[in-house]
Amino acid sequence: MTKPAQTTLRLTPRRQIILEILRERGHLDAYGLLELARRKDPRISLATVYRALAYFRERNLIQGRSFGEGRSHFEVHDAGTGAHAHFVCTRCGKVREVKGKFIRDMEALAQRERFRVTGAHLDLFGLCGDCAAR
Amino acid sequence: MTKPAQTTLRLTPRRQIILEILRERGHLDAYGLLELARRKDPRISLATVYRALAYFRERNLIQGRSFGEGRSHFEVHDAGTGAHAHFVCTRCGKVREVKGKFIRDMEALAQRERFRVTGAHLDLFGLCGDCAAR
DNA sequence: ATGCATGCAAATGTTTTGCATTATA
DNA sequence: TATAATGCAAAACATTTGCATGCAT
Repeated sequence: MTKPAQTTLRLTPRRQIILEILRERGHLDAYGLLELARRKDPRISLATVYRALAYFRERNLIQGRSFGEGRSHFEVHDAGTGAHAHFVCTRCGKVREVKGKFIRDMEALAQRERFRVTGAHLDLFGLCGDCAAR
Repeated sequence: MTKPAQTTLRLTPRRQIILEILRERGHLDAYGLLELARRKDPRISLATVYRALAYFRERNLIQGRSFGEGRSHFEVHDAGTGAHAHFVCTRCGKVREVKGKFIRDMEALAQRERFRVTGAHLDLFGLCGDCAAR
């Protein structure tokens, strides 16, 4: 965390594949990513997936996170603020992305707290429509 | 995720120690927890820490999460809504807890989205006061 | 030629588990 | 006494890395 974020971006064919999948599908873990990537290029290895993820993360293109299930999932930052929101169903585990404008309000609060915000992430836990029905 | 959350709560001496530390300090990883727990009872093992964490998580007393650094950290849910907020410094990695009322606004949004919210978690990424100063 | 990118397999670090033992209802 | 909790060491995963090879500049 001492080095500044890298600026150059070398998009090799495999990195392109990985980034494209991430843009289309969002919040995937490394293995899911590998599986999808192999449909486009069967020779991609898990190591390449992880290295590409690290590469993108260093350059602030993506972000990794987990809700405590043991593995990380990854997703691209939003173009603008990097703001992001999730609905996480605590019953079936489904994760759905939601975008909202309300994040600005929190940025205001953050400023008051002497915290320069570069991105925000909101997780709402509860029951999705399907699970709430039961 | 198919079973309903457990309701009985057996608080053994070691579980008490672990929960107490979590209440006092919040967002600790398993090893940090082990270290602190051993000051109160040097014979506690790592397995017990992990088992206690799983036990509390099943009963919705705590929550595990990670920001992609490879290990999970754990924290107790808030008594009321389970709402929680973090400031995560992207430079030094420091995590600070913040509580806010604005979370209600998002709950309103969630209802519109057919999502019954039981808890919310907001992460704001950026630079903490110290790091922003440099 | 040189510097990355990559695959493979080995190494790491975290989290989980099997089994024997101990504590508790 | 029966059930659940615990320690220890082994196992299981997810993630990272070393090394040899290949690709691109």
